[in-house]
Amino acid sequence: MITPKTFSKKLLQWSKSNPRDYPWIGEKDPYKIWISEVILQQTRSEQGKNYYENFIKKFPTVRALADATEDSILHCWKGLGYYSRARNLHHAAKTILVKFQGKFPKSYEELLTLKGIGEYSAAAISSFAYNSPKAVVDGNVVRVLSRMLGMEIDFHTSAGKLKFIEIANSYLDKENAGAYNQAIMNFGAVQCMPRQPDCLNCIFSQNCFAYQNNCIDKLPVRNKKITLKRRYIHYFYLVNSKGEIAIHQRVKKDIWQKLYELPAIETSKKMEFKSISSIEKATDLFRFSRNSRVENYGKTVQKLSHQEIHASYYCLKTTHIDSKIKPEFCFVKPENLVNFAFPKILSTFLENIINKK
DNA sequence: AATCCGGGGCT
DNA sequence: AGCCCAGGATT
Repeated sequence: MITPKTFSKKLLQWSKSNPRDYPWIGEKDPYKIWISEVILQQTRSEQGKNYYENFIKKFPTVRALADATEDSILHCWKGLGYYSRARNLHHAAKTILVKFQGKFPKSYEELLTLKGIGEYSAAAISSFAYNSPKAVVDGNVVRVLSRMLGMEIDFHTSAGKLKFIEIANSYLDKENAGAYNQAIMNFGAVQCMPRQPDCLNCIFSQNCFAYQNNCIDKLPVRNKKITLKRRYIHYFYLVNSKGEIAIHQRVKKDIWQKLYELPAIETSKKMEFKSISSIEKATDLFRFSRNSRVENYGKTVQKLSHQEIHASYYCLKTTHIDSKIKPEFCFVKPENLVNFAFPKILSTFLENIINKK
């Protein structure tokens, strides 16, 4: 594991040879640093650049900002998103005038009391402006440390946040807090990017846990709950007068692409088809004679990474469907079904059906 | 601890 | 279509 001292030395060295050109680089006015930090919250530098320059031009000081109307501040923020940031800036500017007598707060703790300034921004402003030994922890830092040290901790939890702040501070170069904080974030943005980081040209590749263990794309870990999509697929076991089964190849860009399936109707909500007419209402793929009957053959659920497939099986007893089913379907003899690739959700069902016969 | 806030860039 | 971004406030 790389020592904090070595890490900082190499990082600051890297920073010198990889300068970034943005209007807030090297800025020492805490007011301007503050504005830049808030603009850059969840916002890419390239996107925030012009907003920063316009904002500083229009509101060059804390007093100018405090005296402005909320409308004029929001107008300056138009199109940037997260508009509470603009309203909080206004609120905090007035706080600075009243509670801090117009003097910009210097300490991490004082900065935290301002609306719109959280742990990250307080650390950033106090270290950039005053070289206070507080480590910033943003998405870049989480990513760099996760990969370098192999930290399998989810930052988006209370405990994970504490752990990352602790580790980040243990690696912080306290003599050069501002430069170090700048450097590690730049490094994350330019070299150790979320996707396809430039490991081949990375000065830390020999020290990097993720690179050495080939798990760059696994770190940082995020246990973010994926929004589960529920799908309801109704499969119809259709037999024609020759005793053949209707099947169909899935061609859409979707799960089970190029696999075969029974004639199906997908619904987004849970339901059950109880009559021929309800089926014909839901699809134009097949039509049935009036004496047909539908019979429920049970159901099953399959969980995929992002989806939950609820399958219902129906058997259609009918006499004349041959000419009333669309040509993308074909009919195969039951004994030939094994020659086609069905998803598991269907192959299990088909095996049961055939074995019962 | 989970949810919301927003627009843009990327694969 | 999802994931991510120099996060923080609210519930």
